[in-house]
Amino acid sequence: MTAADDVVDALVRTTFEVARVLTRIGGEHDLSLTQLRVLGILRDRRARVTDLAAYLGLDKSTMSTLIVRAQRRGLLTRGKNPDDGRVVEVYMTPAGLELAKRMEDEVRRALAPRTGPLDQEQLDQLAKLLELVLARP
Amino acid sequence: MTAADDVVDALVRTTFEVARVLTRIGGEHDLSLTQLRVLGILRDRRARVTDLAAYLGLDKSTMSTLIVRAQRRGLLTRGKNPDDGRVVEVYMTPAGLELAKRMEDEVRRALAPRTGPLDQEQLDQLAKLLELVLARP
DNA sequence: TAGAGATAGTTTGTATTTCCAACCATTTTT
DNA sequence: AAAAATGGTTGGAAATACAAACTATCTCTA
Repeated sequence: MTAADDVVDALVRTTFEVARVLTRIGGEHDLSLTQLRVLGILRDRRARVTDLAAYLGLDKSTMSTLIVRAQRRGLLTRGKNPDDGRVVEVYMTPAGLELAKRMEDEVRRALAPRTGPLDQEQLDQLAKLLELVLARP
Repeated sequence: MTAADDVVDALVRTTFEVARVLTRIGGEHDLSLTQLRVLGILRDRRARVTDLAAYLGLDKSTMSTLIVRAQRRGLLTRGKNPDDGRVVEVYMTPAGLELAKRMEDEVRRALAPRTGPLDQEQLDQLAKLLELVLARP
């Protein structure tokens, strides 16, 4: 078991822990993990259906129906791109933004007990190391 | 934005990155992320249906059908607990163990480019910090 | 520049995942 | 011994996902 293996192991376990928290909080607002992610992505930008699908690794048809449902709930809106009539842009409604913000707070609160035991230096270190891991390989 | 917020942010993004890898590798073996998790859990122990459900945050009925499907594929087996006739214990078949092992290797390989840029000391640090985060709060 | 091909999304059909409620079988409690 | 609790399974409904077929728009090329 190399150090890299240990890290992979810890990353996978962390993933499931965090996913559990996100799934629970999403569920409390009747949102799947995927919908939660879409709201997270659209918080600070608008995006095309296909780009969202590619980014999330989903089929565009899946993305399409997912958006329709979120739209019915009033969380996001679709609009045609004036420069290219084929393109549909998706962006949040005020209600969607509000919900995204509220859930973000809940996630922070839910994970606070996890980060709590770390001191300032450890937090900085961990953030830096995770950024390294996240950097496109 | 506090340091803890930065860490939560990085944790969430890491979660989605790792989940993407796990979903892809699972999918290549026709397994959902949840099924992958079940195999991961049962690798080194047997478990009851309800315990698995509780651990994964799923309804026991969900767990039940999931197990039936995995059983049909020959990945795991169910057996009655002789001490308590209600209890069903679930454990891996040799084929299930083999598949779990193969996927674990694949996950390590898939994440290697992520851990690659880190030197030995950074790997040790990251593993240690993630363990702190994972420690039951 | 007209027609072929490519691109962006939606729709339709199917399988899977998940929940909830109802149910059966087996303990455990009273 | 009857009632309550526990452990699982089954059935019904909604959500999620993919693939294939389709529509509309744009781009390229002959």
